[in-house]
Amino acid sequence: MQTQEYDPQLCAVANARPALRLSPAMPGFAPAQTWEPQPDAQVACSNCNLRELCVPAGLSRADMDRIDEVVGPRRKVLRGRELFHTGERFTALYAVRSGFFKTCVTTADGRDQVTGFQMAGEVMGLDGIMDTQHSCSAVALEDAEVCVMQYDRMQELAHEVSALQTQMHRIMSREIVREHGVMLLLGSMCAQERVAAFLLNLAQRMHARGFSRTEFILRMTRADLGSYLGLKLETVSRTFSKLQDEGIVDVRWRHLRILDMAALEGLVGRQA
Amino acid sequence: MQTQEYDPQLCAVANARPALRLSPAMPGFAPAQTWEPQPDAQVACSNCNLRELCVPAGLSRADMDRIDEVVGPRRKVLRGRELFHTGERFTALYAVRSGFFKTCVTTADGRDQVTGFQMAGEVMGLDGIMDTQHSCSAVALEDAEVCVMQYDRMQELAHEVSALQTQMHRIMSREIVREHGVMLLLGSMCAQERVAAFLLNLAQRMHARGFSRTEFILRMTRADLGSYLGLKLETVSRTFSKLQDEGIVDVRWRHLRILDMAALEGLVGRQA
DNA sequence: CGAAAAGTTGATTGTCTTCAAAACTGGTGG
DNA sequence: CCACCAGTTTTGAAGACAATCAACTTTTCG
Repeated sequence: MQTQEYDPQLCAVANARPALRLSPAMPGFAPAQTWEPQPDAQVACSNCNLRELCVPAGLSRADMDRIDEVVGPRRKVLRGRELFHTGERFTALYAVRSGFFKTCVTTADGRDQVTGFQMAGEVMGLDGIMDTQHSCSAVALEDAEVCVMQYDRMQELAHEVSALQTQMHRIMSREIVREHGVMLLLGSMCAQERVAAFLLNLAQRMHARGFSRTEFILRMTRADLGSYLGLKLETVSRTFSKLQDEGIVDVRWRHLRILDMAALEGLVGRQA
Repeated sequence: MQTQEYDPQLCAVANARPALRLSPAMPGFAPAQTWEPQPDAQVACSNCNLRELCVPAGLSRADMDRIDEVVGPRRKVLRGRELFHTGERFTALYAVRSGFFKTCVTTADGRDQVTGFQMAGEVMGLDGIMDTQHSCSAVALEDAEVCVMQYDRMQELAHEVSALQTQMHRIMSREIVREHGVMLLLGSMCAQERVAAFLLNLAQRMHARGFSRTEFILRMTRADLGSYLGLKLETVSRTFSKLQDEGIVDVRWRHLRILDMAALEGLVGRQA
């Protein structure tokens, strides 16, 4: 897959057609609420506009209906609040319904590392399966809503619906592959390549959700981004400024526009 | 869990009792052959001395017997040869029976990143589940033998034996958590901390297999280790020399002895 | 409106990389 | 069995890139 070569956060929606459009079509900077025309209505997986990107992807209509059994009530998470935190007992996986999250691991000595950013359709909490305890925390970077999937019920259902079992394996494998990409980024790329790879990945994921591929809002601070990319926030800021001087992007605060996609791709493809 | 704080390669054998001893007890530098008194005999999971570290961990005796159904004939891999490579069709997972492997991702432009080192009892190939194609390659760093587990048969069996389903989820989750640890290492530690964290992790894993915790052989080159740790081989070498000057370790070629475990732990626990 | 948070930019420092050469190890074939 | 050679490791010196420290600007939010 071509995209894997430069993707730091390897596409979390491997089999999403690029042409997928959510309805209604998003102008590009729609706030989270726009995702959900009917604010509090519970939407079944089979009716969810994220079904092609999320857990039910690839399941038959009948299987999808059964999945609704494990999806509990939605949970809202305000900006800055935690969905779960390190050490908390693991009981459920969470699919992002709207909004934007970061996950981070924290060490006893106060070191902190952002391990990923999650957007609509992506699953959080997989780290907790190992020993029924979350080993990272998830923080909403904007007001968000998640679908809560009780893990024990998922296991039961996966036992009956083998397509769900397959899909769970694929989701976990995808996360492993994504993290390989991040390791590649952290282990062998310079600052500019890291930022470029991140932007390309984010652009692709936005596009897969029907947003503009070239123009979007960065939901995280420079410090969060720096942590994820293994850089200090000043370096991230300087790198953005440099890319702007070179006419490759236009960055204004958190508003980002890619002006020269080819140049951005070129930055990641060639040796440092 | 205390160990998670400094483990780059988070313990791949989470529920192994530290006191686990393989029989016969290993003197510390036993070659791979020692693991297998009967060279070519097929050992069932239920009789395998690695069962507490590997896929059957935590399964009942009856379930373990059923697992033998999916474990095909062993496969030998000579030093330097690939078990599987990027792009190859994924059909099976592999459990290391003896020997030592590295896994690495490679990009079109020739960049290379070692994503992990695997030893007895650890599972390789999880990255291939996502799209039935391996996204990394596995190379034996010494003559090795693996148990081949056909994935489609594993899925069938997991459908019947729910304990196997649970265990597969745990193994994948463990890999995700391990990679979080590597991201923390690559994203926020200096060279000395990275090397120290790696040594502590390796020591722990050796110990879990009945080897000495303080004295072992490094099976990988400095270049491999550098790739894994996001450093150049010269930096790895210099860091070893520095740790040696400080009286913390004794390194001679690939033979390594930890002289001051507490000091090594201190290097990782405190802020850079 | 004012304070706090987030972001930018500059100067300097430090760590790691790069380039280079020498020393060591281990396997192979004479 | 020993010598040799390729691959690996060590060490040094110089240079590059990102981190650090610091000042200032802009935005956000109570």
